[in-house]
Amino acid sequence: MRKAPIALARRYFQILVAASADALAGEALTNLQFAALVQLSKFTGEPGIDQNSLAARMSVDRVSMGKLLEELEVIGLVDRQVDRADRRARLLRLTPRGERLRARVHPLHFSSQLKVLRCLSAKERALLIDLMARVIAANPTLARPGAGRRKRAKGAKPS
Amino acid sequence: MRKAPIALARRYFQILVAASADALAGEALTNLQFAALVQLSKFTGEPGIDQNSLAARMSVDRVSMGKLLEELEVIGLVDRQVDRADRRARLLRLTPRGERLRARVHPLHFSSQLKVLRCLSAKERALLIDLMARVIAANPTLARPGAGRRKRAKGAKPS
DNA sequence: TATTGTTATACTCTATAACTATA
DNA sequence: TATAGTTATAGAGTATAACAATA
Repeated sequence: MRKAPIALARRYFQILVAASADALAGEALTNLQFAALVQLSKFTGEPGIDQNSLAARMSVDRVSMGKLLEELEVIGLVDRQVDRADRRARLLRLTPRGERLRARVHPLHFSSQLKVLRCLSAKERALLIDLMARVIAANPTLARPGAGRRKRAKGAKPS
Repeated sequence: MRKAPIALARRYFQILVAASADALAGEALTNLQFAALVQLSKFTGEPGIDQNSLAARMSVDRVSMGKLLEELEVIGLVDRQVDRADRRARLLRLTPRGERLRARVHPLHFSSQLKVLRCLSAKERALLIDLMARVIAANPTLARPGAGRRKRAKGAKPS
């Protein structure tokens, strides 16, 4: 292996984040916030799910998801309603403004992603997507928040 | 596209970071620090390069690289010598301890990476690696530190 | 007891700006 | 002027622990 998979993965992700940031320039959204909008849209996602479910689906821990959503609520893109069936949970959906922003930005975001993969043929692009999806599906226990932290050093003690 | 490339890339990277962290458990190293050790090993890398060159090669900004290397120097794995030909620069190499640690951990790290890709055939693994490398090579301007930050919101002003 | 979401806290990675010492 | 590396500071992502409200 000339380059470690992790080194390639880091740069590949770095490139896509940069392309996403370009597409989101001027929207004051991080790429994860935009991904959350897509997940909550009634056209492209599943409105009405709760925070923990969304966090699991996006492989983000629930504290980060809570903060991410609070910011989206503050700027008026997401609505959080207490679930009447389980008053601990909050059901999520986009506001009309959030839906409009998602609809406006989504094509730009999509084409910025595609531009990164333009060096590949359509068949190769599909193959790359498929291979990555298979690796992800095969490693469910590693694809979770928290699995990538630096472990304690030898002899170090937990606080 | 069922899933956006960026979402797949994030999870794929997350999985490899988790696997890397498992392999590095007990070593008090982050995956980037271990990658730096590999780059500086006389067996697997190029000893004697300077910090900025290493930062560019690993696609890390030079401030982060400086801090990463300082920690490696403090724990006695990396040696920084002022370049006699250009006394601004510091030439990097592993200490004997650093070289021994790299030699000991590298096989574990390698096999932890391979385990993640075990669901693919050898041919598919090579293909995935090749496709990612091609995408990276085709997008040099995006694969740089700093390209992925959240841009200023509309109407927001620089401080 | 267990779960949803919060608050408090912290580590890692990343980055910009300003600085120093050299060139 | 320009570059190598540092210091100071900060944004973003990620995480753990402890908590309140609810189940």
